[in-house]
Amino acid sequence: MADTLDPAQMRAYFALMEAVSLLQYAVRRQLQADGDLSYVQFEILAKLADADRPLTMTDLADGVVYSRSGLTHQAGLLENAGLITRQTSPHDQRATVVAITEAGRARVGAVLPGHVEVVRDLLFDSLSDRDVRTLGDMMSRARDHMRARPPRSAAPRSRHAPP
Amino acid sequence: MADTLDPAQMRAYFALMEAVSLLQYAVRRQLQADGDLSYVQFEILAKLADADRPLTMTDLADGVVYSRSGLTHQAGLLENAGLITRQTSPHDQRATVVAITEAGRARVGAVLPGHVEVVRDLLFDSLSDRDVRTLGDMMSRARDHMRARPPRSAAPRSRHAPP
DNA sequence: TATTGTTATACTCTATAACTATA
DNA sequence: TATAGTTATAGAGTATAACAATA
Repeated sequence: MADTLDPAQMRAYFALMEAVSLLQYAVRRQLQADGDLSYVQFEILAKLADADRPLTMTDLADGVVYSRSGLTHQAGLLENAGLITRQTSPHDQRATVVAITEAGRARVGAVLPGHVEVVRDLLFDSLSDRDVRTLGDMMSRARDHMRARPPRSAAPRSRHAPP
Repeated sequence: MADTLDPAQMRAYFALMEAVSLLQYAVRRQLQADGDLSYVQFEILAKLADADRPLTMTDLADGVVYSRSGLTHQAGLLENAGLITRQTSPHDQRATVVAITEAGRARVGAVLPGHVEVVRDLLFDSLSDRDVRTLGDMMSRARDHMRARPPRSAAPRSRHAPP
């Protein structure tokens, strides 16, 4: 178990991190400029629009990296902006049901063209169709692998649950 | 110039963003836990260690996404921690020369094994050698493309910044 | 005038922990 | 007891703009 990456791995790792950082930077600027949305807020709205039915906070948390309180905070901002609504679920009084409003859909619609344009211009412009399929395959695999493997990486101290 | 992405592109885009977000999250936690470093701080130290000679702030800014003031701030933190030194350049009185200290090298050394382990476990575990080469090629190309093509939002990130 | 870098400031994001309430 | 979610708080990161100094 060597504690280094081989040159090809180093190259791939740093290129990946740098390319995605640049992409994230551009995407964040576009979302902010065109729709006054952070990327997380866009993710929440896009998820609700895509699901096409109300989701609980827990549903939303799945697929988002952030903490629960962070999600609550962002949802609060979106609610104040009139882009989503939150209500206590009738079926489980503990749960909160989140729905996208018409204004929320409109906001997504307003932001999407510019978003797509940025992604196409910055990322896909330099990739062939074959590259795109390959990239999709690899990243889907990697994502599933990471999701299946909770990052105990950060806590080498205890394999046991926190206090 | 349709204002949508085709399904394969959508899949690749979202998988990429999600996978890298998960990776970034894990990497940040590891750097914080093992070395009390943010990712940017690690990048700065790694760059200095790799260059093996002092660099100016501008040198450091190249290849980093952040703003100048952000870089100054992070450099200040690293200097306070005794991991780098900053001095006015003898050749150009405007420039600041940044050098890594022994403590800085030690910190990188302390953090690197865990860092590499996280990246290998999370990312490369699910990729073949061939995948790694392909990924490196694609991301290097994409990175160069993005660097050559600043976002449409007219980002004055370079040194030639109009008002 | 252009470039290098810092400061001052303000704002956003995120995490931790404590808390309420339902199940 | 465990789960869903919120609140309170506190810290870190980042950007913008104004600034000083040098080229």
